[in-house]
Amino acid sequence: MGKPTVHDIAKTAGVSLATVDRVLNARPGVRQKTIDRVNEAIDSLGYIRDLSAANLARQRVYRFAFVLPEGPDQFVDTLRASLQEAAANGQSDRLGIKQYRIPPRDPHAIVGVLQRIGSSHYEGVAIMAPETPEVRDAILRLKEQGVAVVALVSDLPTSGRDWFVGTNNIAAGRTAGQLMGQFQKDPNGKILVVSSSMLARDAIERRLGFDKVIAERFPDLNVLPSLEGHGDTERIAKIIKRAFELNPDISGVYSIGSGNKSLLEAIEPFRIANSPIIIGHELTPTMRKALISDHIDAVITQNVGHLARSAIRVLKAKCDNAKLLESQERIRIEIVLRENL
Amino acid sequence: MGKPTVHDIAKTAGVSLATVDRVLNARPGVRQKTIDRVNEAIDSLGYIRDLSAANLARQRVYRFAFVLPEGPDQFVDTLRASLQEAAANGQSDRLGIKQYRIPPRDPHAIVGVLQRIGSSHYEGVAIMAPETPEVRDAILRLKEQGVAVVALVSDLPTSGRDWFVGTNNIAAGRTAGQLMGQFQKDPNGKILVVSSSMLARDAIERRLGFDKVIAERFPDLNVLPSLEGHGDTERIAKIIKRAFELNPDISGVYSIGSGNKSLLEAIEPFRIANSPIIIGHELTPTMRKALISDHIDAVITQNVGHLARSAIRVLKAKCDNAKLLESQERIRIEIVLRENL
DNA sequence: GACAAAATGAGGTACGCACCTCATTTTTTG
DNA sequence: CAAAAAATGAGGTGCGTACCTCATTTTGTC
Repeated sequence: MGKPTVHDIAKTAGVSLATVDRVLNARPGVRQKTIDRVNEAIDSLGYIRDLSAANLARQRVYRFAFVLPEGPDQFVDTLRASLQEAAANGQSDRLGIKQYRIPPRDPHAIVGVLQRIGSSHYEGVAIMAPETPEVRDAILRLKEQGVAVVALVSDLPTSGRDWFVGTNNIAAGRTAGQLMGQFQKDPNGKILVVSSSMLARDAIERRLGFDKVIAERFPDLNVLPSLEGHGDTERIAKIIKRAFELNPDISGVYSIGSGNKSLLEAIEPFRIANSPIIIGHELTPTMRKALISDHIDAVITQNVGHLARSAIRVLKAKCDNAKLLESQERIRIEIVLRENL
Repeated sequence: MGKPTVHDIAKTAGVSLATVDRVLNARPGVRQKTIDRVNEAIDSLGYIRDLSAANLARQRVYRFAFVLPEGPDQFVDTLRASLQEAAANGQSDRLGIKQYRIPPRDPHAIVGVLQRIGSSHYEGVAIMAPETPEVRDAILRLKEQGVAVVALVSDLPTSGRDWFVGTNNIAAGRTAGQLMGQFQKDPNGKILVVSSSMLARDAIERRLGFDKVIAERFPDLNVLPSLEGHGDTERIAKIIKRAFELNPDISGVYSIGSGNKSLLEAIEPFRIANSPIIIGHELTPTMRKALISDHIDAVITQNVGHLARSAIRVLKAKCDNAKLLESQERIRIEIVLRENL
């Protein structure tokens, strides 16, 4: 015999199809005793609801909202593109995905968007935003409405989100530190750290991990106090220039956040003399080019395609309240060199 | 209006449902002219067959056979486990997966298994086996029967397989070489290469890539002729001992294939004096432990979970002859350090 | 024990598609 | 032009589930 169906449940539980249906879909008007009987039949038979048939019957569409920061950012752009791709490929998967843009530094505006989403009957929301009390509360309200919520890229641990899709930034920073340490020829080298992340939390955590590994395993390296670029090309150029002039013996540069293009350009004049080891984050088109042309030694990154698909899978699983294959959803901290691009 | 259905096609093409069905399922008895009319309607409407409904209607089960080498091998074991997991999670995905074991060095036996599979009405087969003329021919015969075939881990390019799920081993070797080079403190270090892969092709390609990168980018390093362990613990211990005695200044060890456990044990006595950089392949439990305990510096690997799921997705796509999202199916060459485990 | 309220059963329709049969129309062929 | 062959239409059934209605039975209450 094939897979058990609702009919089999009805038969072995000694009830009618209607009652089985009431139990399966948590409809009211069934005595607890009957509910138990049906449930017993269900797991004695090993019944598994045929999701595709169920979704067909109810003409289901998974309505998900993706909330990502606006503004020029290659990482977010590629993430958006991956989402687009996944969504397009998924018109066959009953997916209805809409992207929203938020100004990353304006909690009030973010809350506004989340409220609009809350009143638009979405089943799931994925959010990439810095953690502020306002945002946290807005997410709590979404959750109260029964919306599945995942944090994307940057975690929102206190918001009660159902899941976090992204990497552990401390570990990412540690990985960068380990590579930086092992790539150094001079055990007493000076390392320049340049920060300018949009999501403050990420930068802080990476820095933390980086410093910790250096202290633990490469105690002779000299990590300079970090410079803040704030995404301003000219400013970056200036501070880099000053840093190299003050420390002609810089042997490593760690770029914690975005703004890599400006940074790489600013370093260029000093590369030949110092040939410092350069390590950064996120495999954007800029970084890809820099790897190929040997302008950078390693990029620590997360697979944006995986991020997008994982977020969708997780939201779906939460909606169906199905178990998810956690090993598939763990986003790896990838190390990319010129050779394994 | 919602998504177009077969009814819409029938209406706009001015034919009956039966004819639409005949065209959609390539049944005989339709004039070319009518076929064209229906197809025009299909793409003018942007119709996409609802696969889950179709599969429901035909009670479809995707029957796939996975052919993997037998014998003690942690990599294959974890791959088998991942498959198991994917298959279990996929009883809801209409998957019927069966695993076969083959003696890796016996082409005749492999062909036997493939023939049995050929007469068992599988829709798809994934094969991890060394490329020999016999195997190639057996695969060609499978293809002739209309079975979808993917090569797993080790490519079978001349066999006419539909797809290769795995990494480029030359690039993997290059990655190992690049890391080895950059991790070296002494630009004139001596590098020991130990080989013992079950699938000869992989080892050769990795070696090729490794040597090429060293020659191109670290020309002062001295790569010693490779040692062959053949998976024999005692033999490995002996040759490692001799190598270190002959070359007390070995500063790097590259393990190309399997048999890592024996190798690591054999190196142990020389680690403290030489502290060579050690790099190997495949993140097996042994390698994981070795990373954590600092007995090895880096592992080049491929995500076995991804391998298993990708193979399944690709086979499915081939059966449905659907387009596949290539970016999702490209298996990355992963670099694993202690910090990004 | 009568009555209201709650629980259950019986059966239908729909989702989008596959697959089948048989009648009818159109085309081909000699 | 008639007969044979090919093409098409009409209509039904089933896949496994959701959701609905209305009748019937069971339960609890005073």
